[in-house]
Amino acid sequence: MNVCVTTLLREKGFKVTPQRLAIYNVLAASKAHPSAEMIFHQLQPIYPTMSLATVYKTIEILKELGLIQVLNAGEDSFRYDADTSNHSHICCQRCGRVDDLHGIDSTEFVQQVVKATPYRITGQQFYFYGVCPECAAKE
Amino acid sequence: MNVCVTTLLREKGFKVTPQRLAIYNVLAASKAHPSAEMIFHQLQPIYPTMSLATVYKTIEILKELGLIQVLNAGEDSFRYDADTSNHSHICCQRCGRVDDLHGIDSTEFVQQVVKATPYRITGQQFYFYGVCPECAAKE
DNA sequence: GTGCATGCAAAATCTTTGCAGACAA
DNA sequence: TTGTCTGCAAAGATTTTGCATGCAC
Repeated sequence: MNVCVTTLLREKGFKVTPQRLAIYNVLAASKAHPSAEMIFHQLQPIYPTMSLATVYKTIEILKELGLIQVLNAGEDSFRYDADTSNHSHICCQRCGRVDDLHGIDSTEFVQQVVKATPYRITGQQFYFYGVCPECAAKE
Repeated sequence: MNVCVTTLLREKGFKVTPQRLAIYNVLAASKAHPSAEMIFHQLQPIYPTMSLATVYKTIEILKELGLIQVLNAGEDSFRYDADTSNHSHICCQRCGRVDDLHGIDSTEFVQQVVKATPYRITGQQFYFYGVCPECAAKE
């Protein structure tokens, strides 16, 4: 996995730095769709000199390389996902967590849109909102 | 339409002011899903003393009253839509416009998710991305 | 007249940019 | 060695808050 990132970075003329690998690794290892701030805090103990600016700059590069996708679930900040496969997300309106929704077939739905719109479609994002089981149990 | 807003505001203990009506009217009359800044600029000629803070405060109230929905299509700012019916949106990646997608049936898609997730689902937002006909023609 | 609303300015957030020293190749 | 990268600080952009004056009721 890191081999892939390393190769891709070099191919596109970017240097391979410990910070860049660390940031990608956090994203690849997490299912929580962390924001820049969350990545920064998670790396703080290991890279005490790490700066938020570096996180943002690296995210920009990872986006450009197609290694991550950007989520915008209605919060004030963006979240990032190293799983670039086509999948929906569901957000808990109580605790704010964002989970993946795998195994959903959206082809029929997307096909309807392709037929109905004059746009040339290049991508899509589906967000569901609700209450996660943990928060529901508390209520 | 304004009757409705007026009544709703009063019912919930909010005062009916020209600014609030004007802001709602901009949203109700527009299909462009304007941001706070866009609403502000559109009202500038008519209400030269209008402040951005008032736009934001009013949006907060309209949201609370269920008169508008908030869009988050991946830009730095939020957009607002006075059409609160269940519909998807499509965003042009060239010019940034956001259009409605009506007449799409998402029930089957949503049902799949309801069955697959342990969340109690309360809502959803579907964003499509692509190139609008105008921008496609220019390319 | 009372109390909420407006509008200004300042603050709070999130993100980007500029630049000097540091590091990958 | 060379050119890019890091990390700090400052700047930008969007949104929120505090407060004095003004307006709806």
